[in-house]
Amino acid sequence: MPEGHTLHRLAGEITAVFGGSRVRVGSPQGRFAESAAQLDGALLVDAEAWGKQLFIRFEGDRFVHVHLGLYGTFDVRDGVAEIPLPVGQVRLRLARPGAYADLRGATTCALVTGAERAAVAAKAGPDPLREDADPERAWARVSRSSAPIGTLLMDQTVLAGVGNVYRAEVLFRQRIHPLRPGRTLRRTQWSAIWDDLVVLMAQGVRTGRIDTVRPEHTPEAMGRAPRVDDHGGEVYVYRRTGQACHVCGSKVRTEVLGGRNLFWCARCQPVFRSRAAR
DNA sequence: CTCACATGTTAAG
DNA sequence: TTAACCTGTGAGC
Repeated sequence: MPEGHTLHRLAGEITAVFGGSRVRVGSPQGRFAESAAQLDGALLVDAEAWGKQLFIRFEGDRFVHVHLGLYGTFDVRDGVAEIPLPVGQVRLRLARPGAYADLRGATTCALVTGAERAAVAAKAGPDPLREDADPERAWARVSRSSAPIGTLLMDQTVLAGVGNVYRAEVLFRQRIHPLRPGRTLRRTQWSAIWDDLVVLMAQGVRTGRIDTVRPEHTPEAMGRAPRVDDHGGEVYVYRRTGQACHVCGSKVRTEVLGGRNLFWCARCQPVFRSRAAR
């Protein structure tokens, strides 16, 4: 679930449901109990995401910093007749009459100051989902690095919010091999990657899922049966190891890079592209 | 039922 | 480079 689009979507939901309200704050599981007690009954101002980091702002320069990690979930429910008893390990619960939100399994859930929030944001690279993002900052890193573009896209200090699904899919869509060193990319290729991420991730925020397949490659257009992948959307290569590429039919490849699975199509994403192919 | 694995990150070795 | 952490899901027995 949690790539950048998930966090931006959550920020919007939390702001819409709790922004401007005094909220009950609790930690049924106990690990956030002390901080929750300090915030209980405070005014929740709004919530904001930067990459995969989520900050919930309370009155008095206080923020709850949340990072979902690999397994975390934050379920926001509005329009409920009654607030139910917590189910399972709920680290943080926000509640007001008619609405509640439960955080489970997060890597980070901490009460921080505005200065601490700013420090976290300062470490992060530009986020394609933020208006204030500057893609040149990321290009400055990419264009000077010998690291593979597949590694650079996942480095949250280079660019914030991209995870394994968006990495695999944007590189497929731009026909770039994941192991190509960053500094071998042309500027136009970087611009295309960035622009594509802006579009794909904004769509992810709207729909709550990751869909990357272009209209001309949809199941209908290609005469395939419609399908939805594990993460809830339709994709080209992510977790499709050994299956036929939706575009050329060759088998999707996989390899572990930096402890994460890489997926690509060797024919659609050649390491070197001939002049004729361009 | 048990086991492997996952859209992530940090810290230890 | 590897383990550890936190949880849910799906595959296999």
